[in-house]
Amino acid sequence: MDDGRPITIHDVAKRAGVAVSSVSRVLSNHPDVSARMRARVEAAAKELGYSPDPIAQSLRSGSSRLIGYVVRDFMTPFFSEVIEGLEKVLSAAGYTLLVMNGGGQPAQEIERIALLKQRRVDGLLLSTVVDSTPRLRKAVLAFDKPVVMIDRDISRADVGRTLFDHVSGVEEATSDLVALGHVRLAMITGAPDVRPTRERLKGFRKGLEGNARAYRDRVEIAGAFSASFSRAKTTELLQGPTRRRPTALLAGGVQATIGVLEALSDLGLRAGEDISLVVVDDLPWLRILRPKISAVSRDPAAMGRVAGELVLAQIGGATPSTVTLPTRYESRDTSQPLSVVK
Amino acid sequence: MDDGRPITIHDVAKRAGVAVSSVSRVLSNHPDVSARMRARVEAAAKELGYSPDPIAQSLRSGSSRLIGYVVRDFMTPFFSEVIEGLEKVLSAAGYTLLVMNGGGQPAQEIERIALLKQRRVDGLLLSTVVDSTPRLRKAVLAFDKPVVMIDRDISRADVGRTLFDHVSGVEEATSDLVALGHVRLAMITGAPDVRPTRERLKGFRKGLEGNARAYRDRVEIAGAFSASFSRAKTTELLQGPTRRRPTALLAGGVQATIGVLEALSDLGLRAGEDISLVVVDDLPWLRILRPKISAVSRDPAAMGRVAGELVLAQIGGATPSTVTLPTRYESRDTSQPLSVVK
DNA sequence: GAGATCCCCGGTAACGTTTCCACAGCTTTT
DNA sequence: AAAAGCTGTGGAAACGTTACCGGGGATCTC
Repeated sequence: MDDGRPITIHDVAKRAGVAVSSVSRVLSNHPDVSARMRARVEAAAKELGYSPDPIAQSLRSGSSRLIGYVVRDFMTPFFSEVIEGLEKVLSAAGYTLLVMNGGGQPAQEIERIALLKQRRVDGLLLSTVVDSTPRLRKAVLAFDKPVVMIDRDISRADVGRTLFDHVSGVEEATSDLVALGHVRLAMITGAPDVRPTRERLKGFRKGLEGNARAYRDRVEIAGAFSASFSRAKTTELLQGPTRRRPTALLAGGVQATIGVLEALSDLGLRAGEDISLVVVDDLPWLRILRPKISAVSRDPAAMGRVAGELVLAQIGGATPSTVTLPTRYESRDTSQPLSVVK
Repeated sequence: MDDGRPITIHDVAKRAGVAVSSVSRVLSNHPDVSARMRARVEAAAKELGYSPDPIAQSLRSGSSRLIGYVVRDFMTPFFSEVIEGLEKVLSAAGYTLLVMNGGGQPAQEIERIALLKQRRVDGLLLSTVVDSTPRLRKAVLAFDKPVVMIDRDISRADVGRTLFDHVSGVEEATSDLVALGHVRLAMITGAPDVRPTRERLKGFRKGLEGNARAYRDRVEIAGAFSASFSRAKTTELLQGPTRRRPTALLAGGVQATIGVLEALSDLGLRAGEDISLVVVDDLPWLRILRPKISAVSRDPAAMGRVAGELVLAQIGGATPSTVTLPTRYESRDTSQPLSVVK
């Protein structure tokens, strides 16, 4: 049907007996076109099975209908869900998502942003490993198309933002643990120079504020998005003298969660029996674990959809805005009173 | 540095005092160019910070340096790993990976393939939900650029293939279970019309062949890639009369694994104590479960890399080939003798 | 009913590259 | 010394589309 040479707008024009410019007008919904013309061209296009060449359109119009997304890591389920949501919204609007792997390295991220710029993407989405480097700021400011940060922030830049309200979820979880009697709490989370980590720590502190002793004795561990990091740190933390070691743990992010669970298993400790545990990020496979682990959950797919809508709006001329999505604490079997975990 | 109007090949030509065609020749490493010319042009290009416009290059040359990948599902970790490996190889070769979500629906997959064709991708990679529909065959045959199937097969088509040797891993696991005394075994796996499922079932049968009774009493459940499906089926299966219910389970794929584990938990059964279990696909978070679950593992990232190399080779003119990667059975705590699981 | 206004339409020049072709200058052959 | 070959270069035509511009015909105004 469309084999041999791909059919162009010229073929359609010839078939319909009109000029190429008229065909273009019809197909791009230009107002200056009569009903008769529209009908003829559309018929011809349909008969020939014409579909426009996006490359040529891009060259001429300067817009590629491509949206780039530089993501910290392909393997983290959170990002997979975001991508899922994004792709749905963007493809429905006729855009194509171009996902690039930052590889967890700021330098590579900058390079990928440059690549996307070169590809003439119409918009840029960012979930970088660190959101506060001058180089990133510079790259974002130099990007002359709409930019939307996903679960990331960047100061003094005219960009859209989709953020999670990490603070309230973590605060709620923390104060629940305090209410259960815990005074030695620790939070283990990922890389420090990125909004989710900063906000989770903020929520952690807010949740402890009511109890001076708990606030003073709190332990905060933020280092890297890796299971081995959090496993090592957790092991170290729990091997100290019993009377000083935390009775409640909060793990921020998937990697930290895996590391913490590994460490607990290494040490022969059971969450919900020997120690209280809340993980920040609900993961699909968490529900198979028994006891059921308390979690601060959020909806990454929704964030993807919102980010998609935001970038489309900005492409449409809207001024960049910030949308905040909630996080929710769900107490399950591992939020136990201090008396139980001893 | 490159702001205002982007600099084109014309600017470089003017700066170097040569013709645009000469600049093009230098930059695309055409042989017919003198050392003097090369030096001048390269100097001018560097001074101006020139970078070619991929859109214009695509339009003229017909090649986009884009590789498309239609994947069944964004959320499955297996595919995330494949994408990770792919992206590494392709981006190192100067190509950009365009991942599209098939959404688990053959119709959507076909549509996405059409989209990629329209985008003039230089190569197509496929991990569809079903690999044996006539429509897919037709779409693949009509695709006039290199095609590589990833863990999928399609008959009578001139495509590259990267396959896992599912049979031997599953066979090994199955015969181990038989050797441990099991005669009532069940395999729960995903959608039936796709190579991994077919091959896993084949391996299952081969592993049972030595034991006529085990072969006769085997249970095969293949339906859909969803946890809820396998959860329901597993529950149903295990609720039968004790003397007839399987004493060893094999779960094929992540979703099936999650479903099986949920079902076991629902029924209060513990893998490795009440029933033997082998999961086909080693998942990152499996290692936090105790007892440790036996698994048939494979290396998805390696498959991604191989697929990338294959498609690049085909773009380079090589004839399509098939590469098979091994799977490996790792007996852990849940491969227990029949006597133990009762 | 003549001039101004409006609506559509066709021709054509871009967008930035690659590639074909022609040709100038030089070397080799007879 | 003239013909033939080779090398490197410039000019120009594509690739498929959009957008500008000019104009022909119909409608409107007084």
